[in-house]
Amino acid sequence: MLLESLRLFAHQGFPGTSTRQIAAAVGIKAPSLYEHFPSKQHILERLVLIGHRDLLAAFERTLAECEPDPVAQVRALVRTHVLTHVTYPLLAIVTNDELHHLAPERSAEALALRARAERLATEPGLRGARQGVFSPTELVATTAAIASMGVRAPYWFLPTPEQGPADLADSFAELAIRMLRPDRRSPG
Amino acid sequence: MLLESLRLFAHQGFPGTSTRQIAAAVGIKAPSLYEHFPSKQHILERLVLIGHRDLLAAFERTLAECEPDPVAQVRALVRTHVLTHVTYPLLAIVTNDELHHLAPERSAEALALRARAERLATEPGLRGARQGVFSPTELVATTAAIASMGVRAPYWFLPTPEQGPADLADSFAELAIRMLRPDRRSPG
DNA sequence: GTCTATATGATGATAGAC
DNA sequence: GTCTATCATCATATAGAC
Repeated sequence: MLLESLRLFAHQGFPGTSTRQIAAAVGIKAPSLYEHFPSKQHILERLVLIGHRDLLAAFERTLAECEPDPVAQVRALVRTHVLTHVTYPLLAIVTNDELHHLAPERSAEALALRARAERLATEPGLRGARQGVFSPTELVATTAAIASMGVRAPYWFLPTPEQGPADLADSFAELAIRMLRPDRRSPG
Repeated sequence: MLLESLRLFAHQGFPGTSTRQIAAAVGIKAPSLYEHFPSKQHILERLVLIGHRDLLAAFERTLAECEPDPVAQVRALVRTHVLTHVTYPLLAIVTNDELHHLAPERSAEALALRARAERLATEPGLRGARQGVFSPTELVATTAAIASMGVRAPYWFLPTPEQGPADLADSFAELAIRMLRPDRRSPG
């Protein structure tokens, strides 16, 4: 039922999905949904919490297992970010795009998780810049660019035998380092 | 009325916006809308066409005014892509996110424009890779990453006196080149 | 836990007066 | 071009039987 809702929310959006559609996908009638969730919004809230908890937990595991070098950390974090997004693309889409359809009191926890994840994931870039191993053109914009790669990936990426999720994650991790590192050839 | 619809579609999505809300924002009653557009979908169709036409036209102008060097072309195209997205952020959001709420016959023209724009914008990267001035880790993924920067920009970027749209466009153009160029320090 | 029946209101769109 | 009145349908959610 969470899975069916996820699929529908991802394809049609939260307001574009009716409780009848969810029920039909599960194989029951709409009123029976309210035996499991008190409202349609609560279903979305649950999904959005799962998505944010997954990402935060993945970031925490990544940093715990990684050597403290900023370059290694950024590589590992970008890999984790991309892998999380393309491994559960529908969850990533719903988590990112439909969160704002929740009433403030039901999105607050997810937003807090997001803020924590963001701090965790951006810290190594900051530290690397302070240490001089990174010299991005503009750190905030570069951080946003790196995050954007992963956030958009679920919308276009289809794994193939030649390029699986791990391959994309490796490629994007390499791109992140290229973005952050000074390039001797281009001035400024 | 297009502007009011744009604002509402961007913030609430197409299914989450009612004709009554649009009418109220314009200062009329809902039935009067149908004097100007035959349906709610036709309003979205118009917006989505404007968005896609703007981007394609901007790409065409950019290439017409640019020297044929791949590096210069990619820089100019990324600048244009980013500028278009952050100059009309609501239009970019609606054009990208709400297009799929149109019936196929009303999204076809926009999709055709998108395909043309995509070909135009990716060609210099391909040519540069063939010529050896670029050596991305993986060209398709890198192209997607570069596009992602611009597509996501309307969601977070707020111009300030220190960093206006042109500054962000310059930063992202530089990042695109860094992504595409070979980096002597990192093997592979 | 599921159903049928239903409450209550919103939805996109139309008819027809002015 | 705008309105009021309205249609037919859909929405989320509840009541109560089984």
